[in-house]
Amino acid sequence: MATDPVSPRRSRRGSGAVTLHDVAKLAGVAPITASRAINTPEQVSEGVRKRVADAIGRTGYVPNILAGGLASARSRLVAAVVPTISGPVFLETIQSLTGALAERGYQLMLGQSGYAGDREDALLAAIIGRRPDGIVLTGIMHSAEGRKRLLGAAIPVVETWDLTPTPIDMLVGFSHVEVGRAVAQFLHAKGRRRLAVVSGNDERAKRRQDAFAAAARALGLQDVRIVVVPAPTTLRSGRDALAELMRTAPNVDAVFCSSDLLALGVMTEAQARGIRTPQQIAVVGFGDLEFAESLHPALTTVRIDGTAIGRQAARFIVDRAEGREVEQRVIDIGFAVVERGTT
Amino acid sequence: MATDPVSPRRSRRGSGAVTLHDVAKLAGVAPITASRAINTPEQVSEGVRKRVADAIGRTGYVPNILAGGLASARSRLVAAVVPTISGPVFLETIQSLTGALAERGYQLMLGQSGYAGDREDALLAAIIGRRPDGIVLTGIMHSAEGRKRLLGAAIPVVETWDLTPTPIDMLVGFSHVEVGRAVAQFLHAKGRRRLAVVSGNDERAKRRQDAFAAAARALGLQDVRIVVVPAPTTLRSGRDALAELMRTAPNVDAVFCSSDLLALGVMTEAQARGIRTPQQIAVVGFGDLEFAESLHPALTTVRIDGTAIGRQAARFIVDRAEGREVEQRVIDIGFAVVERGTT
DNA sequence: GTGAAAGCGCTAACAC
DNA sequence: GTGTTAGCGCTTTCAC
Repeated sequence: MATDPVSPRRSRRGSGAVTLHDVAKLAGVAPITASRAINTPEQVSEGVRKRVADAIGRTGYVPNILAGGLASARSRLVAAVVPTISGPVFLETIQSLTGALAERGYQLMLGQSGYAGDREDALLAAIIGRRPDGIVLTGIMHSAEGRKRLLGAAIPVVETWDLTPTPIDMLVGFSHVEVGRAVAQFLHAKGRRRLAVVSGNDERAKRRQDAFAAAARALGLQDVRIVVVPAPTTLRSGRDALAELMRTAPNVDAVFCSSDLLALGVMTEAQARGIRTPQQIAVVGFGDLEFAESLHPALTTVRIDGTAIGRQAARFIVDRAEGREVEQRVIDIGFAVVERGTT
Repeated sequence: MATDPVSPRRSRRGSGAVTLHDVAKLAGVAPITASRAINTPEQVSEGVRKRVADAIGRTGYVPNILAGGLASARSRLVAAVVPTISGPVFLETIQSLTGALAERGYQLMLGQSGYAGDREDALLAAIIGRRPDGIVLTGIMHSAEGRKRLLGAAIPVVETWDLTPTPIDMLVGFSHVEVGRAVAQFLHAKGRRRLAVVSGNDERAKRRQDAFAAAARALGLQDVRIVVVPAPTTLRSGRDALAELMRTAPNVDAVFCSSDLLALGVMTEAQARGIRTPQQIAVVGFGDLEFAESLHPALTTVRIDGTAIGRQAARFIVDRAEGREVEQRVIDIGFAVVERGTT
């Protein structure tokens, strides 16, 4: 049973998987016709459609999207970049993004840049190399170098969770400055006069914190106490931060935290020390994670509609990938201060 | 400046991006030599290496990994499937998986199956269509149909967070039965006699719960009270569950929760009702999320090393993708009952 | 409505 | 060490 000595060498052997070619042969049509039966069924006759469907069923054919993407210059892949997946803040966005893309036949590729942003360039190269149909940047500060590469790659980009004056391309976000200001005014209106901030060490949180402090000053309040903790924020750092505040400024009567987890930490530490919330100290979080409204007392926080951000980002990218022009490239999704028991 | 009427039609025009071809021409070598200079630099001469690097720098060339993948039948893409990204349990695994893969030049593609598992088949088709070099299944119960497709696709598969007697391929997990048993014994040893379980409605949690109940019976304890809540579990459902327990079995003295979030809910409700933890009721969680040890009192829970699971899954897949044989295909990562303040 | 030819950008296989 | 050739599996372009 030696191999046929006459046949020319098969210089490459395929992966062995069923290809469109096999399906077409089985259905008795040309490959391109089988392709049309799958992708644009309205272009082929009833009979062909049936035979191709039948052949697919019998062979278990699964189209090779890589090959299709190479031929059509559309990968149906969208990249999302987050600082870290463990920070629960962006989860809602990622989840809705994944879902909205999957509905339309796109898949999500996940990249973590780290808060430090050192791996960012390597990550960007890995992403661009896959020629995704779009890139969603989430809570990340990109370098000038990164911006240039992104622009050069001509891939649709959606920046999220922020409102920058000079977006790379498209943007779905909200104003961190407005958030800081709104919370300061809210606490002032509630009669709080000695404000503090506990903030993760990241760029956006810092902007909220600065706007918060500035607004407090404008309202005639004494200087806002500021405690900065490392990003990503944790319950532990919230506890530590309140402990520090109690040492350095025991008379503060309200704390604005840069995440709900941090707020939970502050509440936990307060409880452990017998400090009553909201009577002695008011707490405001940021994010409105699922647990916020179920805490005891329920947490006053800033609600960001992460699901809407993800959904809109998906729409932006799919529209562009499918050749539809996006008229409104910047969307301010807004935010809401949700008043609950801790204030 | 009309186009040359003699030249044959360029039947397709490329994406316009810089290709390996352009780099090779600029460096004065053949494309394959440029390819080698990039991928296996030890195979080319110093001079070529330099000229190619230079040409890349000047053109801003980014290799098209899709094309490379098609040619080499290696996509350098790994798919991960989770029920939902919002359930914090698997985050640690996903994070370490993403990181470990990125280090080795692989990218992660994320798919959400939903706890219902209805979208699972469509998701599987979308994944297989991209010919990933591996698939990591995380906390998901796949259908017989799904198993068949996975087997048929001949893609390395790592199942995680469980120990099944009949793995599809490779596996990194632990025994949920052992966990349930260990926690029951632990609580019994602590002197607790009236046990309850609050469990998310998913297959693995159910196995822990059943083993817990069986072990309690074996220890001569009265029947374990069981409250089942919908998956994914939330703080809210934990609160509701304790409320229900207090109605139906006010004398329980220990609750084993199927997630730390659920445990936090139980603790919150207990606090709201003035029930003291651990004096009146002991609480045990599952997962050992970051916040567990910082709660007040600190939460006794079951620690699963999600980072190790992700790291090992990455190693499994990269080994297989690079042709190394994996000798030990099933790894029991174990677990630990971490005793803290709530018991 | 269907098909033939060409090629997307890269690498495996085989020379030299 | 370097190059030639032939494809990977699909879709675009053009023709019938």
